[in-house]
Amino acid sequence: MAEVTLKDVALASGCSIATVSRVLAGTRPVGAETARTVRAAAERLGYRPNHVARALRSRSTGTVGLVLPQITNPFFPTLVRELEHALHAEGRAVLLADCDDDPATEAARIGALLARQVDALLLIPVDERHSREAVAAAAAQVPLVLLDRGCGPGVADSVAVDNAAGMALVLAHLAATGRRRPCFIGAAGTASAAVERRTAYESGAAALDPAAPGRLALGDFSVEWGRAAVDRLWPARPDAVVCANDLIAAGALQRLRQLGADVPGEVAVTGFDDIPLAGLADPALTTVRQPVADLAAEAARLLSRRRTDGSSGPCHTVRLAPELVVRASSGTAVAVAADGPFRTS
Amino acid sequence: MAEVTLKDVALASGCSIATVSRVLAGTRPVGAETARTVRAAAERLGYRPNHVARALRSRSTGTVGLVLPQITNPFFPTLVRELEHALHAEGRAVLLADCDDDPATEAARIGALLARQVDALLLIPVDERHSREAVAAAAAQVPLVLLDRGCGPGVADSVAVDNAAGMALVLAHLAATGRRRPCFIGAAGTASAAVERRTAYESGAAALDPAAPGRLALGDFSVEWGRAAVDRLWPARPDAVVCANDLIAAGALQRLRQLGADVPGEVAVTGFDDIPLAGLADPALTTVRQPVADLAAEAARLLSRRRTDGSSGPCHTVRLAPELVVRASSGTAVAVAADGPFRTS
DNA sequence: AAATTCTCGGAGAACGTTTTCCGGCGGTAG
DNA sequence: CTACCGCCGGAAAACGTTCTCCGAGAATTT
Repeated sequence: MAEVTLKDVALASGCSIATVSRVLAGTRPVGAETARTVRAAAERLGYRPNHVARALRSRSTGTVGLVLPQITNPFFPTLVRELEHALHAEGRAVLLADCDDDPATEAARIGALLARQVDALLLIPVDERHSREAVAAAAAQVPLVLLDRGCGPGVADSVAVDNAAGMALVLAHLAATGRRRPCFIGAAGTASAAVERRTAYESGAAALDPAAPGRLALGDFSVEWGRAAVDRLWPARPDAVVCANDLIAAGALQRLRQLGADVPGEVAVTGFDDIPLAGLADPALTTVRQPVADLAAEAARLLSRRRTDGSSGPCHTVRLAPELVVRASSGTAVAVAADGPFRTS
Repeated sequence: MAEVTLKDVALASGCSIATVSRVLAGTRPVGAETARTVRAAAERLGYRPNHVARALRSRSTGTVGLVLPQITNPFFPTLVRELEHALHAEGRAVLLADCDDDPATEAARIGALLARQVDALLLIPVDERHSREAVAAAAAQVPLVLLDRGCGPGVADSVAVDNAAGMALVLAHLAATGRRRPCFIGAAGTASAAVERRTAYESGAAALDPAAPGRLALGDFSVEWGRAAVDRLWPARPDAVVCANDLIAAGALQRLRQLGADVPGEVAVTGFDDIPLAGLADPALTTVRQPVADLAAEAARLLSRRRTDGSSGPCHTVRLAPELVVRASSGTAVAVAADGPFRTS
């Protein structure tokens, strides 16, 4: 049926297998007349090259492994989509691996992908520390680009958003709209996004209020934690709740509303990532948009560079600038009687 | 480095390539002593089988293509996750293809996957009609299972939730909680989920109110449409807004709140799918949960059955029972003065 | 005109498996 | 003792490419 091979085309066109391969792959110049004959025969028989055989011989599968902690994390789908498009545009296929947020399965998945001879790996590490070993081992075998989160210095190429810049945008916006008592709900742990966003808050918030860097609560990147953290921080009556990601912000928003707080009049809430949920929250969430398409394009670029330059060079780390998306949750503040004379324009 | 082949193991263990292959693959019984020697040598050298060569010879790549309309559709990530796990558990890898909701790219992606000799395809069709041709062609070449949405009768095996049953659960719940004037916001078009949910509403709602089947608005499966549809239906003062999916419901909820409607007191809102957003909406959304893990398991089962039974048998269609998740958005109704004497227990 | 290069095509060796076929060896039956 | 069968192991043929040689003829140089 669909079993047309080079041999068949060769037979039908009256020349050798080698010639057919050369014509179809364009590997080496071939007489114009012969080329036409071959192409005609191939077309007529409906020849489809066998990628497996090609991969075996040329030691390249044209396949990239994409490993991520949890596809259900709402930030990832758009990233996956962009990556898939970028890679498909280069004629590469994407082998997907979901790690269940567990470093052990992550290591297993990486191993499985390497066994399938992927040409390269795109990887969002589960954990800065616990992923390190497996990632380093993999990076020694194929080009590997880390996405969104780092994994220790010098392990592999990496591309991520500039978290510090994003947090700075948020704080500048809050300052410009008259907020003076920010607090921060972040994530504990050593994950690079957690650390960078946290420290950026600490160093940036001091400009608004010397006490601000101290007003923070650290948990994880979940809605539940956002809710819980509000209970801890709200008694101090901040006029802005800066959250380390949108999920936390969604939880915070929910809890604040339950507590009867007026958002954004009494207190502003901001997120990070601009997941689809952000625009749907009520009030819609002011947040920092990651340049997802650029991240994907840059990752693809790093991969092909690694392929040509050889895998030995120094590690490149790319940081892309985020964009502030102002929505209702940080809108006009009302004058607050109790804690200070602040109001907005 | 990682270039240990069967030949090396054969050399190191002093027997032939064939024997090594047999021991490691367990294809044929082999002397106990020899087997031990071979296994030891393989272990010592760190032999990793080459999947590409294996695929070439055995005409099976151990790879399944997963084609979906848009990974960013919030219902898909959890499904993808379950499918990935189910397939990985069988030792198969998942080749992901995102179609951008476009039948043309869908056809292209299917072609690319077939060219890469996937063993089978898991496919969520973009469109009932426009996907038909490409799907049928693909189904002729490899085992293919349709997921979530159908694609015309007799085209391929398919597994989906029982949409009619889900809608019936919703209507029964609304009836039980005293709602008597439901309306429906659905999606136009021929997609099976759209049609089934719509007709299930039409036939089920008549029991509550003879006029109910007529109160419906059809658009697409988006938040925007949910918002817009409320503007059309709200003037009729329904006491329940039944939505064809959670995105529509989220939009409806948002708009109803803007209009000052009391949910759930004055009007209940229900969704379908139970995407993560549903639990986060305010009020939390009553919806129909799809048995995602079961869908994935069933799809995997159908695939392996196709593989063994040969690809010629009749098409199996599996429908799984959904589950009603009652949350705040359909909670206790208040007595409504205007339109009737209805109240709840 | 002879020598050299250039161009185009073919034969065949890889790539790393799986699998078919075959041969030797021990045991059992005739 | 011979014949046959079952078991285990090896040699080698696939699988469908790509790519390296090689050679024959044409084109170019000396």
